[in-house]
Amino acid sequence: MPELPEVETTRRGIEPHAVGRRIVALAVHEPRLRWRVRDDMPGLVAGQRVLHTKRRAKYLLIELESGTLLLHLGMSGSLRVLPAETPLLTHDHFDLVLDSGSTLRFNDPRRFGSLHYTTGDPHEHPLLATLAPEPLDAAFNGDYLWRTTRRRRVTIKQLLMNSKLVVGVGNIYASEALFRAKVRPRRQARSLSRVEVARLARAVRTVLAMAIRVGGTTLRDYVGADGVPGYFKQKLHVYERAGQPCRKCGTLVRQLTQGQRSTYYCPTCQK
DNA sequence: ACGCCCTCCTGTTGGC
DNA sequence: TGCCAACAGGAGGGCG
Repeated sequence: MPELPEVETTRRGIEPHAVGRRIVALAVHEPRLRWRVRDDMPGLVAGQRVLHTKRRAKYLLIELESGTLLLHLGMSGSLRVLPAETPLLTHDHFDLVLDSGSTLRFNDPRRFGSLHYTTGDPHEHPLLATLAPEPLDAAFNGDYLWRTTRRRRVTIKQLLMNSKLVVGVGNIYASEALFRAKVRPRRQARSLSRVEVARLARAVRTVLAMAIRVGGTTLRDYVGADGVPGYFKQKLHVYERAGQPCRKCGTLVRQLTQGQRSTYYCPTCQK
């Protein structure tokens, strides 16, 4: 499931193949993604050179000479570097064909992904403008999380997954960060102490950084741009480990549902 | 402003 | 063994 580390891994994977290359064509095979891919997009991006690749939250930004492509991988999307002549498979929705003979091919079985093109400052695009600070930037720290959690009655797990407050943390890393911070997922956000929010801010950063280092988490079918899975699954402490012994204390990991999503935690390690 | 819930989609899993 | 319901999940959007 692409969360921030998987998107960053994808970005690093495509960057050496894409930057400096010219886009020969954008071939859209299935425009019905989360939002319909605009019919005029191929004409707008064809012929442009790729200047940079960036990431904002879980959005992958491909900066061109006259604008920026905003790609979201949704829950099941992947963007791979392939030879342009590679036959299409089911759920291959578009190709960004480069003048190198390679293509950036987007595959997404569930079609929760999206592709936008914007001219001007991409950070002012409606999808990006209201996002919270990057968790790996200095602005995301204990002070920020302290201000953010005050007076909030929502549970801390659900707060971590609200992209207006914290970005990049999805279901996997929310459970893992809370384990690392020794905080139970059902606690009200406002109930956390100064020490706990500081620990949690640090845990979010550490978990994301560790996952990036090993290419993200592959639970089922996520692969990076080179088709290689991520290895963070082997380092998960609680996620999808219900009924198995906690790696720290041996207590059986518990599972519960919050906002129609599974949460995992250790009742001994987390208070 | 906040919090809750629904929605999009399809492959996989579990229960009968 | 086969069928079908439930589940998984990112995050925008609507509603109270």
